[in-house]
Amino acid sequence: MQNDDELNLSDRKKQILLSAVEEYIQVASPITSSVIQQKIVKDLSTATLRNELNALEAMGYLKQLHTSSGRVPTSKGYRFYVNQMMGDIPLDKNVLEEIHALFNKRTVYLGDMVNEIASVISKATNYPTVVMLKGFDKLIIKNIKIIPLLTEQALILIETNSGIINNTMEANKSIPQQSYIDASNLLTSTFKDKTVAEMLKDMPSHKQKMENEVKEFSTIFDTVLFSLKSLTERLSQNGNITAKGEIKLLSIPEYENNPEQAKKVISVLSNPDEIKEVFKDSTADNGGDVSFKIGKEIPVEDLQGCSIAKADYQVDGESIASIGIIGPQRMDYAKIASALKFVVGEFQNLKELPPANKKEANKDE
Amino acid sequence: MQNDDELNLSDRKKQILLSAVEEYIQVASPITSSVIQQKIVKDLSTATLRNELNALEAMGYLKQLHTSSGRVPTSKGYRFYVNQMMGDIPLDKNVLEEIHALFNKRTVYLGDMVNEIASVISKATNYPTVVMLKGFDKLIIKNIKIIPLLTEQALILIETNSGIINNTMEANKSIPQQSYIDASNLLTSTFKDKTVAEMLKDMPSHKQKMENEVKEFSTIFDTVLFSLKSLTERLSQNGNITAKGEIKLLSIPEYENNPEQAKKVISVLSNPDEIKEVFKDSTADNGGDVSFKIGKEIPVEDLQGCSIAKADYQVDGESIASIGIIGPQRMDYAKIASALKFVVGEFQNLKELPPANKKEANKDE
DNA sequence: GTTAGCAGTCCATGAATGAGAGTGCTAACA
DNA sequence: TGTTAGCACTCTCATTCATGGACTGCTAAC
Repeated sequence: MQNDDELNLSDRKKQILLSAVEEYIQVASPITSSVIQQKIVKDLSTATLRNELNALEAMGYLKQLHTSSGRVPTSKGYRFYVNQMMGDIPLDKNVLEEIHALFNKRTVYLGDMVNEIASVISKATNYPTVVMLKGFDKLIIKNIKIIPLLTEQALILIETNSGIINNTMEANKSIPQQSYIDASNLLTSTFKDKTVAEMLKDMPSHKQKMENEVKEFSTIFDTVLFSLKSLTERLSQNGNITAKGEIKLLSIPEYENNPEQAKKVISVLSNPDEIKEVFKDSTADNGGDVSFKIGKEIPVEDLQGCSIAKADYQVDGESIASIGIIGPQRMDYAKIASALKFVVGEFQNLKELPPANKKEANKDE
Repeated sequence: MQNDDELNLSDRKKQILLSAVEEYIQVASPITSSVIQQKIVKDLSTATLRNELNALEAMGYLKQLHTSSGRVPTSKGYRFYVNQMMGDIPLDKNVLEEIHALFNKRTVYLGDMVNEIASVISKATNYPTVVMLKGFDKLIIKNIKIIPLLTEQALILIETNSGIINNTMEANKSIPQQSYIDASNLLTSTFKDKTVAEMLKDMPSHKQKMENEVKEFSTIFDTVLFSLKSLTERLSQNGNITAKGEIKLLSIPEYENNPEQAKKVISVLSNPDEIKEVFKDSTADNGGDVSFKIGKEIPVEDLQGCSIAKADYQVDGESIASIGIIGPQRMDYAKIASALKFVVGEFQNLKELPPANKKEANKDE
């Protein structure tokens, strides 16, 4: 149906509509016929433009806030703009470098990275940003270490193809260090190149065999399993979800004098379950990696004045992490799309790069 | 001078003043003579109370927003209230348990803990909360481990008397694992029971001796030192400062219809340098562990309508971490004081408890 | 020292007004 | 048929003004 409409649009109407949306995104105040004449279609009179605008309104791409106001895009208008918009806006070079540096610190804990990515993107786009580690248990195990601590606890450290996962577990002081080393090696050799999820699933069936190989493995086994289960539950169920930059909403014209509305949005952002609801299953438009939900397309009442953008980092068709941005419908779609694409690209590099980073080391000499 | 005034206050004036402040903290609207009569001093007429209020205003404890409004406390009025206020309000039991549980996970990384503490306190008090890890390098080293990873990096893990510090470092693959183990042991035996700061200071002078004991120590030494230096710089200079719950300001009457003001406060909170400025050197009032700066006592213009509370976690007279709460002058001082005291108490336990925690383990059976 | 009573002050609310900005429509023009 | 000038109309926004209500300050009496 969208195609039908688009076919009906004359080139002139398309031009007017697209530039009107673009202009509105920049200036945030309703677009009038005279603005269009001054900035865009200089060789037509305002009266003619009014006729065109009237037609576009009748088709549902634009609307007036009141009889004598200029026009603002409808959800349909934004959607048309997003579908047509091809050119990405290159990001600021400093921002690109900051993101790149972030991904270059490959040993970083996944939890930290989620925080940092959200911060950086929020800073780059000036919108609240959400990062969700969802299918992190689909990451591929490369190495497992159990490190006993001075307290009656130990650290489980799992190196994956995409960062480090860690958690603590109970550790009985009476078990000799060597048993932990043996257990680590056994776990590594058994589950290397499997996913965390597979490891959790398969561990019980390996129990008997493993117990024969490592002394005291039975005790270690139970605590490892318990610790990993609680970790994956914590991360997967409630999701490891971070929102950053909620406060930026307050500086956006739409919310500046409307703290009520801002509070509604922020309260959605402070509830992981709602975030999940908002960002679940969206399909990428435009053939790209970035999908948008615009206005009424969002399945949550309080957010229907907003738009959201989302990009997924996928491994073997499985989404490991999602990055979402939320803002007013009048958001800078082009800029956001290019920011998200860049970050997803960095994720991809992370996965594909050989595990060892050379250089960078001797820069302190 | 405060004492002079306090001596001049009749018991009745004291009672009126204290209850007026308390009432205002609860209801957030100016206190009138009739409110006082209805709720507090039932056996006096409003006219008499007006005389008393007038006197209190002349002494600078109360002020009117305009001629015919009720009265609100001045900074001096709040200060009097805080100095007199002895009774702490017990916190909600669930909150106590949540904080306690947080401290019980003793292996938690300090960085995470800062985040979590800020979140919990902000939730408990309903005010924005700041946690600053300042003199973390004064923590006492108990154990050092260097753990080589699959990438050309290694993890430095330092167990202290109060949590774990970790950072990554470059690691040369050509160095055998055993060298890292030896280096770890050497570092531990050399610096055990010293502070991180002392370790950094003394390392260079130990270099020669250490190089003799462990093969390839020279290379390891440099990267360890470099890594720790950059970690302490990151944590100490800019401070490891987290603010949480800034958004709660929007639900406080003082800011509800005044997003401008809220934005000013929030912008201070998003700047670590300003946070440090705001929370530096305050001395605890009231003989307790919690200090308040009230209104004009705050050395930052944009915050003079606010009050801040601060508590320090000290080790040997050295402040390791500070926890700060910011809110309107009309904040719930009693509740905040007891929240902060509780958290500092938990910090103290952390330090004093024997290193091994028993039990808690078998609750999954 | 306490109180009743009254005048005075200030805020908050809502109505009335006018200027300004844009549009829709009609009629004329190319 | 598409374009344009011109005018009437609509709606917002800011300002002004009047009214009611909530308190206080003060005075005079107890």
